[in-house]
This record gives sequence, structure tokens and C-alpha cells, in this order.
Amino acid sequence: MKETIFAAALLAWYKKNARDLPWRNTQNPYYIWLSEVMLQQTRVVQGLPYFLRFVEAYPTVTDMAAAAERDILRLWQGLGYYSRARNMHATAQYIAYELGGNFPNNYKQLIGLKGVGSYTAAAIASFAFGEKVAVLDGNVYRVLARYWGIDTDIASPKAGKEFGALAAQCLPDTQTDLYNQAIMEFGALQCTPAAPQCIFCPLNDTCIAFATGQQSVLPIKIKKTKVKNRFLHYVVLEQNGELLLRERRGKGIWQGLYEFLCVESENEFWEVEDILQNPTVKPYLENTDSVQIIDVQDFKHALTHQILQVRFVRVRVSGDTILPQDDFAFYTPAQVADLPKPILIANYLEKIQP
DNA sequence: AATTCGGGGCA
DNA sequence: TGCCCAGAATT
Repeated sequence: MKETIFAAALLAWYKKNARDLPWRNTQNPYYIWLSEVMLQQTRVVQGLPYFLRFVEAYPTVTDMAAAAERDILRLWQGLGYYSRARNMHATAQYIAYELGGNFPNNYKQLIGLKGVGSYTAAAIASFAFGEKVAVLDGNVYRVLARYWGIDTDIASPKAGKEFGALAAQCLPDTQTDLYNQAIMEFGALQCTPAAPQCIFCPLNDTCIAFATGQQSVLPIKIKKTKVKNRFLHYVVLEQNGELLLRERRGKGIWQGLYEFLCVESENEFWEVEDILQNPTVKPYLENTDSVQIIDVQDFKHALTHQILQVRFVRVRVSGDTILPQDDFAFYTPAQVADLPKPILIANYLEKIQP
């Protein structure tokens, strides 16, 4: 059977080439869950330092449950997709307080947890509990599509079923956890998205993509990402050395993170004068003796679906300013440092007060 | 079924 | 620049 050869070759390759990663030296479901959530749409090298910091700060699921969401988000700062952190925290509380600290131990229960989808449930079930279930992530899609020469659009719904069935078919009878690690590691290090190392590949004698020269074509992924341009103006209000911020709420990006007073325009930057005269901004500047513009800085910040053009206007007001009653508050530099912020704002702060 | 959620690294 | 990364939730 070709499946048997495939799995055996991957296992042999893995035993020689596996990276030594901290979540591979444990079967503790908490650590494995933490790593899997962290690595969703995130490279290992990017997630690794965050993993170490989280394990240090929150050694158990109970420790994480007891933490404030704000502190969880602060530690997550810079890793992106912040709903992962909020869902993770909610799940930690559910496990600690509703399940008595006992981690769900099978795929069916795991997939019911917030922030745990089909991939993550399979990964935890396999790595922590030895359940015989195939993982299906971006690496697996790529390896399977190339090796088996499958041109189904991996972004289409039917791809999930087709590749899922194939992944299950390839799963060996034993060492399923190692095999799951192996196929992902193989995709990450050998069968890479760009410039795969086919010449040195242990599977190149049976790989359909290699035989037909389709390594750069497979997997097929049809994506129509329409990137939207946005123009944000931040008024960085400073009073007695403190800065005015509030938590970003509602839908959209950066939920739960802190930011300055913000006004957005459609197609272009506004001039500083227009920003300060804006109806949203004006109430913060009219009950003061002095308004001093310290500096203006423009940033460009690219997200997956948005390109943000951001203008920071740093304004110093006198100490007896009366501000509107709302959820904004002044924070000292030390307090600001402890707030979770979009990396863009963290970068800006680093620039003005290193 | 299609969109939306971050940020960084690489060719 | 465009693409992708140990995907999931929402609409």
C-alpha cells in the first residue's frame, strides 16, 4: 500500500529531523492546548517565545483561569488574532471552574471548547491522549495535495471532507501521535510552501507533484482577498505626563486592546487642524487653558484584510482640563506599559518614549 | 459559502 | 508586493 510507505517514510524522516520543541516533551493537555491555540495561523518561531512566557506566568489551567483577561491579552500582545486569547481564557475558566480542572480528554468533547476547532481538537486528542485521529492543518493540506496530486481548491468546503478522508486513510495503525507530528513537521521544514527541498526528499520517488513538476502549483488555493484601505487618526492626549486611552470594544479588529482617542476617515488623511476640530475630538480639547501640539507622526500598518494608514497627533493639555464622562482614562507611562495594545500603538509609544 | 479576525517572514 | 503560517468564529 502506498499509504503505508507514505506514513513510514514520514515517521523515519521525523525521527531524524524533528525540532526539539517544548510542547513535544510533554503530554500535559494544558501545555499542548496552549501551544496549539498559539500556533493557529502562526509560525513556530513566532509563537515559541510567547509559549515560554505563558507557561512561566500561568503554569496551570487554574492559574490562567484566575488571571485578568487584560493581563492575558497583554502577554499575547503582538501575536495577533486576539480572539484566540479571549477564547482561550474563557476556556481556561470553564475547565478550571466547571470541570474541576479536568481537561476534556477526547476529540468530541474537545471540539466543544471555545477556540478549539477541528484541527486543534484533533491535535490535543492525538498528542495528549493518544486518540487515533488525523490532524488537518495547512501543512497537511500541502503535503497531501502534492504527494497525491490532488488539485481540489483547499479553500473550498469539499476540500475539508476530501483531504480529511485522505488524511484518515494515511493514518498508520500505531504511533499516530508521532505520525501527526511528522506530517506537519515535514510540511514546515521539507515540503515548504515555496522552494520545497524535493531533491533531498525521501518521498520524491512516489510523489505525484514531483513526478509532474507541480510542486509550485499544488496545493491549489483560490483566494479573493480584497484589501481595504483605512485612515485612522489618533489623538494622543497628554496631561500631567499621563496618556488618555480606552479599551476598544464592539466588532472589528483589536477587541479588548487599548487605544487612544480615534477618528477614522474614508479615503485620505485629515490635516491636524481638521482632526482637532472633529466633533468626536473637540469635546476633549475645549475645556482647557492650553492645547499644545507636540508632534505628528504617520504610520502604515498592514493587516491581512486591511491596510491601515495611521496619523498620531500628540497633544498636551493643561492640568485642569475637564473631559467628557466616558470610559477613557488617563494612565501613567508605567500603567500604559501594562495595558494590552495593538502592536502599532506599542511601536508608536516606543518611538515617543523609549 | 464567504468574511473576518494580526503580525511577521520570505522570495 | 504577494503569500503563507500547527484555524476558528461569525455572518
